[in-house]
Amino acid sequence: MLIRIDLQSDVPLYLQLRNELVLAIAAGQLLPGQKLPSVRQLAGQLGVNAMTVQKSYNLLKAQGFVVTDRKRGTVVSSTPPSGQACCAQLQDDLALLAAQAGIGGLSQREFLQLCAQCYRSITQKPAGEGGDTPCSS
Amino acid sequence: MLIRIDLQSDVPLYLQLRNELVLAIAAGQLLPGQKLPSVRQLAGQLGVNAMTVQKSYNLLKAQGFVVTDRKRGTVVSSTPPSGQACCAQLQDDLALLAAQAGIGGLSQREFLQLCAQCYRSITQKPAGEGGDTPCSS
Amino acid sequence: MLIRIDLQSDVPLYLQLRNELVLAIAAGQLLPGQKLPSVRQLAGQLGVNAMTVQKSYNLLKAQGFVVTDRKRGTVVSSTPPSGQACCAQLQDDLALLAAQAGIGGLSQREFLQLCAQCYRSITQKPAGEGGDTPCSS
Amino acid sequence: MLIRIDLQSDVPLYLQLRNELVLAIAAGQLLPGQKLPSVRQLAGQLGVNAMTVQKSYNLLKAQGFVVTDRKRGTVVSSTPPSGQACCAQLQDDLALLAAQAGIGGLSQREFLQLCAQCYRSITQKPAGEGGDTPCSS
DNA sequence: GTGGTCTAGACCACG
DNA sequence: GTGGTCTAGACCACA
Repeated sequence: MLIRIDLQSDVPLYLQLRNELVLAIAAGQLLPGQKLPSVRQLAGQLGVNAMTVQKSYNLLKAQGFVVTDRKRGTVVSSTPPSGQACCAQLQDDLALLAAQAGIGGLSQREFLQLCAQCYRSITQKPAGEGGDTPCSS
Repeated sequence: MLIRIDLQSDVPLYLQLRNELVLAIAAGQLLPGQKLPSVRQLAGQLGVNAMTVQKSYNLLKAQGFVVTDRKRGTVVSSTPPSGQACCAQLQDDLALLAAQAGIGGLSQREFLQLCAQCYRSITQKPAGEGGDTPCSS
Repeated sequence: MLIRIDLQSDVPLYLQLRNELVLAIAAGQLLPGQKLPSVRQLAGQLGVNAMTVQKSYNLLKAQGFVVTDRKRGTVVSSTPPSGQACCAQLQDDLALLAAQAGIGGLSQREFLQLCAQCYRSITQKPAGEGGDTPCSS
Repeated sequence: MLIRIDLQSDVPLYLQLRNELVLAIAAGQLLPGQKLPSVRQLAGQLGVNAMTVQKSYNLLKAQGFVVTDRKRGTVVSSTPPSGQACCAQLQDDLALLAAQAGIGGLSQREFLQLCAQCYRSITQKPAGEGGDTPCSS
């Protein structure tokens, strides 16, 4: 599992890490029930502080993406947060992106193509990067 | 123009304001060339610090949504940032949302329905809220 | 005797086990003088480490709920810790729960109903779960 | 507002602090909408690390007892977590206490007296400690 | 001045 | 070896 974080980004490290892990779960690189790397292990691998990684794990736990099993450590939840439940939040975020796309001149059709492409690229990315040519509208 | 900010949100006020303004522009409530309220006026109306509003305006300017006209103050840009240009950022954000939707059990079809709904609700929201029943998959 | 532990709880396993055993004693499922299962047996049955069970037994012994009999192993104490003695601790714990109930809008009457219900459900639970409808205030 | 923490206790500092604050809210020493001391201020006053205090605040926030207002800092929530909602958890905790009381020889009547006393002492403690003689059954 | 983030290192509880 | 707790001190974002 390859995780990249950008020390220069204005997005907090723990959030970057959280996002990367969400992507990994969605991509099937981390299957339900599968164990995540230990806090220390991942911290060492990424060169960040253990507490930063722990904060990411805590956030993922609070959001229902992972659970901490007392015997096995942190594992991917088998009962992920329902998309229906998060719908309101999802909609607000999507609305903002749609607005920016609309201002940028993207028609609804183009925007939906982009959305479809993103959905596909997420759920079907086993490992390798690249391949698709985004924004080839 | 109705702008709502939530003092208890985890999103910074200046970002909330920036987002609301982007939505207003996309909705056509603020047309290209149209003048935004003055910093002080908006600050007073919203009950926030003028520096906060200023920061939002600066961000919008840096992102190309508005321009500063010597005579008229801050006006909506007539040459908005191209959706193509922002594509990379847009894609990353969309990917994360798509991932969460996927984990939440939403199929691509359901996700796209949600996206379409958001796009429509943005560009066709002149004023009134409500009407649609989101997440009625 | 049915003991359930939750590997995903934030309560340590040994404490969960201790609590379950206390409940079993209160319910009369384990009578004074009666022998508890051996550490290894219970560990095997629950699928936890023997040291974890041992820790629970040690805790129960330290708290006076059980005693170690040279011949028979661990047995339920015939001289249980007096409610009077534990009163201070009991009160502190109750106070915290009462506080949360009060903040949550429960009147004293409702809170006492809940307490009564809990007391009854404990001492009268021979085996089967369910039946009562809690919080039907 | 007087807050005492015990460095020798096996209860984590952040939890002790959280509990003390819950008691203070229930006692009306902290009214809805009222501002809590700043993280640094309280940390300095208690002689603990700021992150420890912050952890308490975050926990209280996650549990709905307080909210962080972007203009005013951390304030007591005006929409506290419903006692009904937390009922299941409350019941489990109460059941364990009831069990210990039962084992200790307290009758239901005595237990309820204790509960009533705790409820009263919480909601009616303006400042001074002492006065009641607990366990005077 | 507020809370939020991050670090480096330590100790402990748990299993 | 795991996650959880705590510290002392630093820097930044926010208002």
